[in-house]
Amino acid sequence: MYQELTPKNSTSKPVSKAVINRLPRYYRYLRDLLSKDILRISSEELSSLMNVTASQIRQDLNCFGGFGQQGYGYNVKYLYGKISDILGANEGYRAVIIGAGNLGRALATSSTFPNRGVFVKAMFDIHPDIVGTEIAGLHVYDISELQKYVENSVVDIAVLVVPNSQAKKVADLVFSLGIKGIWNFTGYELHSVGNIAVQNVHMGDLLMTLCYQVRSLNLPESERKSEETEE
Amino acid sequence: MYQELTPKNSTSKPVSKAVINRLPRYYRYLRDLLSKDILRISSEELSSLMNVTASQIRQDLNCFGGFGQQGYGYNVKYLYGKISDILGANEGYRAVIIGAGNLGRALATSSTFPNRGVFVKAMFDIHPDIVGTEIAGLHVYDISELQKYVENSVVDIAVLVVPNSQAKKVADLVFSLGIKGIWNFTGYELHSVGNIAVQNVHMGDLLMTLCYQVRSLNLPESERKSEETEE
DNA sequence: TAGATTGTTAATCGATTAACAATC
DNA sequence: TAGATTGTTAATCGATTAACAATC
Repeated sequence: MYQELTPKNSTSKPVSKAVINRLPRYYRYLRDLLSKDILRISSEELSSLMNVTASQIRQDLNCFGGFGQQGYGYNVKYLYGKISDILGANEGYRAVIIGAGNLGRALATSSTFPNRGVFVKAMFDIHPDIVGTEIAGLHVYDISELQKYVENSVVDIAVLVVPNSQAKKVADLVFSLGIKGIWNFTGYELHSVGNIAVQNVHMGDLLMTLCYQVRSLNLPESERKSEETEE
Repeated sequence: MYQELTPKNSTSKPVSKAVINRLPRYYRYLRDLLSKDILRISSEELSSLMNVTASQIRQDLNCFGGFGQQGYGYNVKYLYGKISDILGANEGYRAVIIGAGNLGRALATSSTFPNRGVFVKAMFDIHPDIVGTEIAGLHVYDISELQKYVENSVVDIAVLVVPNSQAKKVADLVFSLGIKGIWNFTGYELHSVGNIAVQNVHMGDLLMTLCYQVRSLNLPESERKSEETEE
């Protein structure tokens, strides 16, 4: 009914960061289509849904192989599966959340992780009154138990939601334990050295780009320097 | 000691999104330098701190005017002030947080807003047991009071942290009240139409790009398609 | 077969880097 | 003045869009 995955050969060019950043958005839209029992979609239809060009969609997908069929379009379920595979949503990655403050709790409670196929297994903190409790069904361990925990369980991702003052110390610990993925919400910017994946999230940076846009709206037309505010 | 701001004339090209997204990072680094009492910095020095090219720094800054001085470099305090101005950090923008769930509370409590010069003035929710309480010193109003609140107080930014099921309804309300900036954390993607600034944050999208990177690390060298994982 | 739509190449556009003249 | 470093132009690189032949 539709062609088999024809993986690009391994000597092909690396995929750009720009493309990879767009993949989760395809993932979301495809899941939405799936939930509406839409079985097929053309790049043209998807492009109007997502506000991007059909050409970009086809280019993006073809970085990873031919997922569509001429004259038909894309099978939504098949494409969703392929993108899930590319993003590792079917790998069952396991995460721990380090820091049981407000943001740590919010993340632990949210559907962010299950929605993307990541399992949160435990939380860690230093406060004696929090350690030993449960948050969203997760046991909160003392940070001193992290090493033992990592030795006994697979931990693919550490989520850093500790105060800035603790960030460097905790990051060094996480590095030393060989955890390969770090989702860093602290203000202390981490650099990915060696065989490690780091994703720094500065919420304030995002807020400020919004402020810039708001300011641009308020400026008289003649003083505007920004492009369209569309995200 | 250093030259006055020479604003580019208003017919100059619009500033690209790429540049604007980098401005908050300059803001952070400059503030950090300031806190360390570093008075001047060259693009070369800053570039090695930030892991970008000196050329890019100079190009970025020159989109907004000549902030440096030949032979000297940049006055940190002056440059910080200029970037603050560009980003609207000195505008004293006022925000309300809509949704007093875990993420709403986390944002209300965090230093994200004060760190970037934004004032959170109030929270809104629908749950009777939360409405009327205080969170992080902020009164929680019933969402039905939003209109009256907006009519009596300046609200530049609405932070949307409500369940997905409520997102569209609340977004429509916020639009109708004329609030110009929306920081949207719901899964319901908003499009900026007309004179409105929207910033959609999909935490899960960020998580998935991290998963992609982790997966790339685990893949045998021959199957890798990604570029460097550096954020 | 005819129509539709992909996969892919080529053209365009934009962003980054390099280089250097201007100048503090 | 000599040295340093910006501001800015030109060159390079990469990403997006357009176009169309391949093909389902």
